[in-house]
Amino acid sequence: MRISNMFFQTLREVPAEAEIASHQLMLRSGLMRKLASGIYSFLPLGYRVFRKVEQIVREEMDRAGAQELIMSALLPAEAYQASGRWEVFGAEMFRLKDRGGREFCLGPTHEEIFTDTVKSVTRSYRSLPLTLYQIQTKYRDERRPRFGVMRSREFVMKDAYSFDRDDEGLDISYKKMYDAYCRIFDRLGLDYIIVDADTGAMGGSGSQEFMVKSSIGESGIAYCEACGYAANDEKAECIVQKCCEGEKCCEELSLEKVATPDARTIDELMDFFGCSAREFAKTLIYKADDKVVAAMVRGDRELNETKLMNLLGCIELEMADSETVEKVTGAAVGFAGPIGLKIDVIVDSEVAEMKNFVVGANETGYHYKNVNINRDFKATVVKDIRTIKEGDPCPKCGAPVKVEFGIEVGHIFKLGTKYSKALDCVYLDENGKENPMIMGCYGIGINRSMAAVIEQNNDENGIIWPISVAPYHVIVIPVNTTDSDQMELAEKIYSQLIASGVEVLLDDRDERPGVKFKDADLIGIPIRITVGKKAKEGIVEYKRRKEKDFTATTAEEAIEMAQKEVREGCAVK
RNA sequence: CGGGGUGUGGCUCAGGUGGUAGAGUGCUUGGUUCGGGACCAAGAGGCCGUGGGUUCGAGUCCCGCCACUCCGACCA
Repeated sequence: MRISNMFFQTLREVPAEAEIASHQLMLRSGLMRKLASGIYSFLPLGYRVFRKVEQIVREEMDRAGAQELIMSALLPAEAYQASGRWEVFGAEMFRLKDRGGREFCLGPTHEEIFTDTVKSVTRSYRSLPLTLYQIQTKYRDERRPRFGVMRSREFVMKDAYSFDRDDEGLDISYKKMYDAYCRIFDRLGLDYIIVDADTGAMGGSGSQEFMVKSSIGESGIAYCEACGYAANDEKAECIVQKCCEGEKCCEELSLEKVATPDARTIDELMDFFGCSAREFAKTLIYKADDKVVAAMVRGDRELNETKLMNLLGCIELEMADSETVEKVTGAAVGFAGPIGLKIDVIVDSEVAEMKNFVVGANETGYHYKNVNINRDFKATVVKDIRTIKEGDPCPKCGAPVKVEFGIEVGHIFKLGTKYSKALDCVYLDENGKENPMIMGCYGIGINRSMAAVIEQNNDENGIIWPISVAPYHVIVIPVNTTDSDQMELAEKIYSQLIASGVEVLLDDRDERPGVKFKDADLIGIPIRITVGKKAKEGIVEYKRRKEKDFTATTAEEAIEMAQKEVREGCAVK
């Protein structure tokens, strides 16, 4: 491609709307343009990368034995009504009606439609196992689209669904997808970590997420360097450390009510009592569906709403409003405690080990001190409902865990029979008996993966594409387009590389060299061949985007080096 | 959904107390330049988000709406 003909534009300044590196760079380098909040158009340069990511995913899915098909994005409501998700998705689903008033949605994910389709085609155990996939546009009306294409309202997802006779079969299908995902993210040049994930209140026997470590990630990852344990922080199990081994602490002191007129937050209470947050227990009032419950965690802890939801088996969970809190506790917000509460009290397992701690007295302006569980109040349930923190013991080996943030680029999930039962997707076994198929589902965000590659591969000058997904492998820059020696040599290199299957840009614009270098760096082409003053002797400069220095070499050598590098960069191991 | 911010040329942004719309950058043309976003000159390009109000007169003041964005809540 000659740049003089290419539909693209680079921006010198960072568009005000972009906060993170990948978003800024995607806009500045002209890969894409925003159409509306969370909705983007890809321009030619960006679409080339997009298609390469897609293609890598496709190749690995095919290699794993999955079969590609494509379904509509515009979907009738019935299957979603049958699974119950027509309601569950709520406002996140884009809904519309046809001229006859029939309800449709723009598909947010396709479990129901795949299940329904398989059900109507496959009836025999002989046809199983089966894994189908598509690379298709999804729509979710996110409450808060963010970070460009990282969290957008329209995005392309590779979604795969496996159908097996039994759990052993599912394990095999799942493992194939797991391996395929590793190959995909390796080929994309991503530094990722695989973590155990929450399977939600609806069950399912296992789930893992592929996370790209990044400070802008929205999911917390807890991992252990000692034993390799890694889990989403919603999922990571917390184990109890005894509060202390000292005798004084373990002796139960007598309960005391203390006037704490202006102290209602943990910080204020710490000042008032002059002790650390570890000596308090927070009592949080929650609305779980239509039920009001209390949940207790230590003062320096965060309650893990996912764990609490799973424990309660509820669909919706939110902090109770102040009116409800006052009604249930009989006190203003900030003075809730477990003693005398009429509602269920879910106690974090760590709190159950505490002695002589401080809680609200359910009376405005008062707290209790020297509180002890069982003596002063009873827990409805004692369970791990807190979020793991850096330095907490690893649930596997006990070594201190680390906590970092990650971008979820892939998710694999053992669904079990949730959808096959709801939609009556069954097969006949050897005995002529009907059984529900055992399903798995597997997703990769194409746009998000692309953004994640940029997030991990950039510097102050722009993007640094890995060869495997670069929009072009090589950019040839004649320094002076009016110099016929330079132009002739550049054209020669350009056409020879193209002839050997290398994807090449020729910057034939009549621009100053600085402009061309800046653009080449910004759009991140991995290999740059500069044809300058020594063109007459056939000498050019060979420079890699990720390295600082170039080497002077003959044009022939440069061509060979580029061909070799591209071959290796695209090689599939 | 709650709270904050911003809407002026493709992009980044100026436009006290109301008086005919600006800069930089990008774009076009000509010239001088030519190895890391050159310089000079001449141009093109704006329902100042939108609807209403106040006023002789509104980019500017008042009210409504919309969009974008940040923080929070939420997130199969």
